[in-house]
Amino acid sequence: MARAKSEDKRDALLAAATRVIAAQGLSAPTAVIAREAGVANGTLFTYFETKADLFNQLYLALKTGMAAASLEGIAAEAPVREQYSCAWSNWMRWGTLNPGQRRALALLGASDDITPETRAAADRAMREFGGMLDRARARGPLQDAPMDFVVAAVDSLAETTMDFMAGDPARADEHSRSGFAALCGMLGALFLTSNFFNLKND
Amino acid sequence: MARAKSEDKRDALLAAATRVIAAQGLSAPTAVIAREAGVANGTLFTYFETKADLFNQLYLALKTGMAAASLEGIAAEAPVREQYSCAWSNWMRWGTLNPGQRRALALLGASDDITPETRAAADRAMREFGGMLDRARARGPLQDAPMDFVVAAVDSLAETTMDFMAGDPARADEHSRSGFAALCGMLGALFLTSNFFNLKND
Amino acid sequence: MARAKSEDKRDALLAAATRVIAAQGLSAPTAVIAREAGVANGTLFTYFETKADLFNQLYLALKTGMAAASLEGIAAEAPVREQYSCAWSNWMRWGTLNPGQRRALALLGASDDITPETRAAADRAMREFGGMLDRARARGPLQDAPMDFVVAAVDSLAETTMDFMAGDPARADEHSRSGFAALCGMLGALFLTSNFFNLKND
Amino acid sequence: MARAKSEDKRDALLAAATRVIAAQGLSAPTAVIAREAGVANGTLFTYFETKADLFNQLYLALKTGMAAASLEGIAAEAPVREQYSCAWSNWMRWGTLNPGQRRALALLGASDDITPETRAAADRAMREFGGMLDRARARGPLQDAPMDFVVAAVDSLAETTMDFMAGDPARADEHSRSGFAALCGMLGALFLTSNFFNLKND
DNA sequence: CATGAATGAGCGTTCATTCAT
DNA sequence: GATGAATGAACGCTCATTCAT
Repeated sequence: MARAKSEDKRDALLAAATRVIAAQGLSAPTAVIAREAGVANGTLFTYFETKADLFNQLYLALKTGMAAASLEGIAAEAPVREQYSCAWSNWMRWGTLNPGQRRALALLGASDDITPETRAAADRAMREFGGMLDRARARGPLQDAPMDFVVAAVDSLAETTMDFMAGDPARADEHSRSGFAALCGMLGALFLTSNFFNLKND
Repeated sequence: MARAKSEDKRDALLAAATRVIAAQGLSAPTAVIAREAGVANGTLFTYFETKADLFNQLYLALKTGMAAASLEGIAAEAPVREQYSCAWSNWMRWGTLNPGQRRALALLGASDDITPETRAAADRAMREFGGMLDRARARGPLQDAPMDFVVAAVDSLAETTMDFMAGDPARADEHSRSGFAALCGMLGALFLTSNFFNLKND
Repeated sequence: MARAKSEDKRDALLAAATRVIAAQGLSAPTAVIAREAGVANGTLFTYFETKADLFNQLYLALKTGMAAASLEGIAAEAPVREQYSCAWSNWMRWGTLNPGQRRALALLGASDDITPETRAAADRAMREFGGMLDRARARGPLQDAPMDFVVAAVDSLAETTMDFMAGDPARADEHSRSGFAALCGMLGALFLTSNFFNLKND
Repeated sequence: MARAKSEDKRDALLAAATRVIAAQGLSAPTAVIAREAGVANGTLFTYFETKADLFNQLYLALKTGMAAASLEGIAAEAPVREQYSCAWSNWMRWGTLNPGQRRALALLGASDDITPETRAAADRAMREFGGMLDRARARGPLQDAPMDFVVAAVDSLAETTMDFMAGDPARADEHSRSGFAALCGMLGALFLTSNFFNLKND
């Protein structure tokens, strides 16, 4: 299992699973996922011990990918305000461009099959946000909350925002701005809000 | 008429479904739900046409119950600040006392079986919050966002908060306060925060 | 059972069963038959002990009705040739006017649920044809065959003919004549054939 | 390829289905058929998509087999009279030796599950009789009837005859001769009758 | 390792029949 | 007698997983 012959096939299976789960839900047969990946029925099980194993690895991969996409191109030396608006718009763009990944991630996140260990690992991927958030919330409402809580709250707000963007594409930008405003309010970084809008208005 | 369809049995089935779904997930067999409700296998289907129908009715009932619990005992003539803290603590108490309902609701919410109509009806139950929220956000970050968005954002924040309360019961109160603080920041009703804490500290 | 309260209801159930079986086959639920008859679910079982019992009684009723319809208006003192053509056209008319009864009868006849006793009773209803046939076959190919055999052969020929008439209504008359011709040939009553055709051609 | 789909297994399933249907009727569980064929429950569905599909393929196979058995060993250059008596006795022998196939075929033929396409294909197998019949009926009662009609009439007469042979084995030969006599009369090939009897009487 | 046929436990739903009202 | 809710056995079909090739 650990190192199966072809990394390509593993990736193809994960990608296929994402597509199929987005389309059919978690009850999608493994046989369909395998066919979509262009491999045989049984081959799936040389790359993933069980369907639940596939789900766990996929969940981790998707969440990691989401986090990476959000942090992409953020310069550590840039002003905080810029880091924030950049990360948020990265995140929202990821959600817009990858609706299937979003849907699969949401379904997987609600599944019994995802183990606490996997969830913890996924949270670790999100924790990179932590440092960034830490600076901003310093004097805000969440100044005393555990970092995990802050990350989770931000994550859920982002999800909600992306849901509205996906459901109402014509006003996607507007929803994105609302979400960002809520984020800033939540973190107490109200100054960021105005900057963000100023940026947009220039 | 012979035996009339019994409201009791319907309720027993919904309650049983909640328990079983919380314990086993959405793939819980209908036979188990029926047994847990103390009725025969087939009886479930005289009250609910299909498993999906049961799910939809349960989702609506749970969400409605959650909303009702949160709004219980809120005096319309009380000061806004009091209304808010009361609603939030109602909500958190509901989540603490009904972890099974929370879990079932979360699973159902992610299910394909819940129709858009059911979701819309459930949202309507939540919209009563709308009026309350409307006043508070007047000059805050979400002043321009659609009410649905505000409700959804608040809902997801509450969920996140309850997750932390459930996962770390020793610090449940602390998490509840963090969540409320985030809420107030999000709505821009920062003054509420201090009041809330003052209330608690008195 | 034997003498249930209302003969009307029994008839309604038999008629409903005929319609429903013709439309849905023998696997039609008893509940549907009852609804179609305008009575409740359980009422059916005060008139018929089991579904199989209903089937048996219906089979007998339909076959008896078919035989009666075929013999209707046949004058014992009329010439044999006339008796024959009259019976055959009665029979074919019955099939044309009662496609549902025909279909139900065919389905029932192939069913395991019809007991040998019922089949025997139904054959008895057909045996009235016997006397009529006896005279005609006197010197024909079937002169030595048992009367039951003759009746069964004629019956199956009639069924086949009605199948073709039903499947190809535009040529129904033509098929009816072909069937009658085959009948006459089978019985050796060839003279009847010509008479029959002459009758038509006049 | 892994194990290739085995023709043996398909045949075993068809044979098992024939036996089980003959014994229990069309409502025989697929699980019983599979067990009888010596394969697992689910294996049946790798060879036949649905139970109805199994039924259709079985119907076609049985009818084709019946037609083939009837035409076996018939020399095209033999005198027509011989062809006829040979085919008829082949047919009757098939019915005698394969009562299960006969019963299954009768049940299947009355089933809703058999599609018009399947029936048409089965009729095609019977149509080989057509050519043979065509010559004999030339100047008989059915000279103007469509060939399909003739085939159906002959088929139903054969069925009736076999029913009597099966129900009264002691007089099977006698019934067979009666049936053949009726056939000849129906086709108008009366000369064949006497020949047939002469043949037998020699 | 790849393949896909084989396996058989499992589930949603149906429906004949019963029986409380 | 009439009603229709209650019952629970039964069945077709699916699908994760195994394993012969």
